[in-house]
Amino acid sequence: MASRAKATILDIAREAGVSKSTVSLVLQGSGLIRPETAVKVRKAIEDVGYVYNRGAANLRKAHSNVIGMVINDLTNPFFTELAVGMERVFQSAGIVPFIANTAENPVRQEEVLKSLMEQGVAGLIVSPARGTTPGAFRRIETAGVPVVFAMRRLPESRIPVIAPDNHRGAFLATAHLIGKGHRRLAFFGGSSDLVVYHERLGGFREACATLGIAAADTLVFEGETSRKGGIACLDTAIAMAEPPTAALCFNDAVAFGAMLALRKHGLEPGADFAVVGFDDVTEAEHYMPALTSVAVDAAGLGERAAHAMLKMIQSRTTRAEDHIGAVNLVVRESCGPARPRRPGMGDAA
Amino acid sequence: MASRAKATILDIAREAGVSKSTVSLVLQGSGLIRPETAVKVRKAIEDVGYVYNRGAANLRKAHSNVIGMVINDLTNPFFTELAVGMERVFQSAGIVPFIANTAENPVRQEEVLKSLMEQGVAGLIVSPARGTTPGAFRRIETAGVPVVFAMRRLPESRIPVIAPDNHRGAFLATAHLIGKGHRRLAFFGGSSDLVVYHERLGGFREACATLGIAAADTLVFEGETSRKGGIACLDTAIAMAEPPTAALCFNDAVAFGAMLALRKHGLEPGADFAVVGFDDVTEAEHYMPALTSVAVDAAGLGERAAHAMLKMIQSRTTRAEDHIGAVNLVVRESCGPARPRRPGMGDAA
DNA sequence: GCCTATAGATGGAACGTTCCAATAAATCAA
DNA sequence: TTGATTTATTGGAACGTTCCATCTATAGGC
Repeated sequence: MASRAKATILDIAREAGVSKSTVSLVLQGSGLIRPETAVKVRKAIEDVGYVYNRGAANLRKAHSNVIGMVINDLTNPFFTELAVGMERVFQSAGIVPFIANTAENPVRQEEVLKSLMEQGVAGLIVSPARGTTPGAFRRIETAGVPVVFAMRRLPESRIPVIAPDNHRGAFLATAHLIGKGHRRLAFFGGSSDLVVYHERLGGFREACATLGIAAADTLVFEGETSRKGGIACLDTAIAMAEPPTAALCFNDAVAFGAMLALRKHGLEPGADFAVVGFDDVTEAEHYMPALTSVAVDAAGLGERAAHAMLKMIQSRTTRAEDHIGAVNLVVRESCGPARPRRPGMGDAA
Repeated sequence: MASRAKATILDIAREAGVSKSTVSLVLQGSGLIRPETAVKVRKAIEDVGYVYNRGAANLRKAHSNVIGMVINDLTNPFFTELAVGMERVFQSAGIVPFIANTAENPVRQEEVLKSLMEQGVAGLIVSPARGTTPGAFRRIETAGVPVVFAMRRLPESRIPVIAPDNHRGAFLATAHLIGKGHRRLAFFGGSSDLVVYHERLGGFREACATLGIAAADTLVFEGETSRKGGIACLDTAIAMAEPPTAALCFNDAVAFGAMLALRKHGLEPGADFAVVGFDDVTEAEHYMPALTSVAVDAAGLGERAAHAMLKMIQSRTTRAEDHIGAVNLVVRESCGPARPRRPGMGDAA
């Protein structure tokens, strides 16, 4: 049933009664061969159950058509949206990207990158794992393989970045909260080893400062970027002598966690405590109450990153311009009713 | 900055003053070379910025260490859990699996499989796209590459399958609904071109039949396996002259949709209409109301599939035993209070 | 001192492609 | 008819590895 030793281009040549060169030409769709010959060859290919050996070809050609997408957390719908966006453009370019997950683990990331490089990828789109060391991409850069960072950046790297405007998003969200009358605000979740964290926290702080919130009234709670982290942040916040009345969360998962915890404490998200998320995953819209969140268009950024990569490969350069994607605040129900509250402590029902 | 032509094993040899054979031996950690020589070689490797060319090596060796995981929908957390489970075991086996997404599109799947085969994968774990044609894997089978199906199976294929016990899961869920006093039941979502669909529907029907629900009182609504599909199913069901009072949903996404639609109609999930999901994604637990669902342990099945694949590769066979994973019903709030209702129409509050 | 083992290192062929240069056959211009 | 041009096809070298068979020392046994 299974033909033993796998067929090569020479087997096809023998079968079709032509030379290996002719078969090779047919394989790459050259117009140089007579149509009848091509038909004959294609039939032979079918008959012997041939499968093209791209490794052998790359040995000669030196440019592969595989692109690696390295994702830090496939479990987070935000990043799968990013991946899906990238895939969309690669697909229409006739390229099959390979996705590898690093599970937010720098060591794993190292392995993954090594493996991808050994496979001879033409390019790499990476959302780096938390705690990636500055030198992690040095070897890849010296190898001349184009890399673009998506969503996240590294502290002092020259690698092009496609990411949302985190600072502005956080500013917008915080301004919204303040506009609702809140005067004591928290920032929930995230950890300081991520550049994104500083960007978002920076926006939060700037909004507080420019809109007249005293530094003493802006509270920051680091924590896991997950539901669990959100729960923990809210629990410790609510236990304070003078608890905040609203929180900007590092991402939607944290926001969901915070809302869960609010209910646990007998408080109603929106009415008793305002929460806004970041990323606007699809779930945000369907949650109860629907989550107000900063939309970043992950899929769009993915497409953008893929296009940048394609262009880099084509023009055989390793440089490209950064792109900071527009964000916008999607107002739903998790910050209470539409009309602004009266100035004051603002936590009355 | 970037060293031009990429370094090969010969460059290392020259640098270290040894032969290419020696370098090769060092690379594969052979004990045949003198330690001091090995050190010298390893230094040269570092110095020239060498990256191993697996393609060239495979040309000679004929067994690669890449495994392809082909997923039908990366957007569905259920399948990413599966992927993460597989990854876990491959990682500890020192293998980096490449994930490819087919977006539930058989044509795309064809491309993806072709690409993976050309790359010379050692094995393939596939959750086939809806509408996959029976012959889609013939070529791969004749090439002798081991394949395992995860979660889904094809109608009449000899390829080993790792999947949950869909029939039993549906039976359990339906029995639960009937035990709650419901007498007119619906099955929401899914389409008949999926084997899973028939398995789950079969369990539903068997439970109805054996527990005394008339065929006229078991309603089936096909539909998309998404929130949108769930909304559509509920909308048409509720518009009937004699609507059902409970529904088993093809999966959790459909269940979320149905609950959303219930609220839209002013009905409260759980109290006014019972819904149970399938798959028990993490979101189910946190939903309002928390969703009663059939837990299938996607990650566990992924691990199982990965182990099966590893074993197949090791024993160079293309056959393995099917594995039907245990399921269990996780009862939460979406079917109303714990005590059984009075027999009767059962839709009174 | 000679023969045999052994440890360590090596040259060369092979793997399955691509692509250049060369060839053969057919067509055209004169 | 002849030479030039075009159209189809082809052999061979190269790509970067692995691995077998071979080679050279050095050590050991006598």
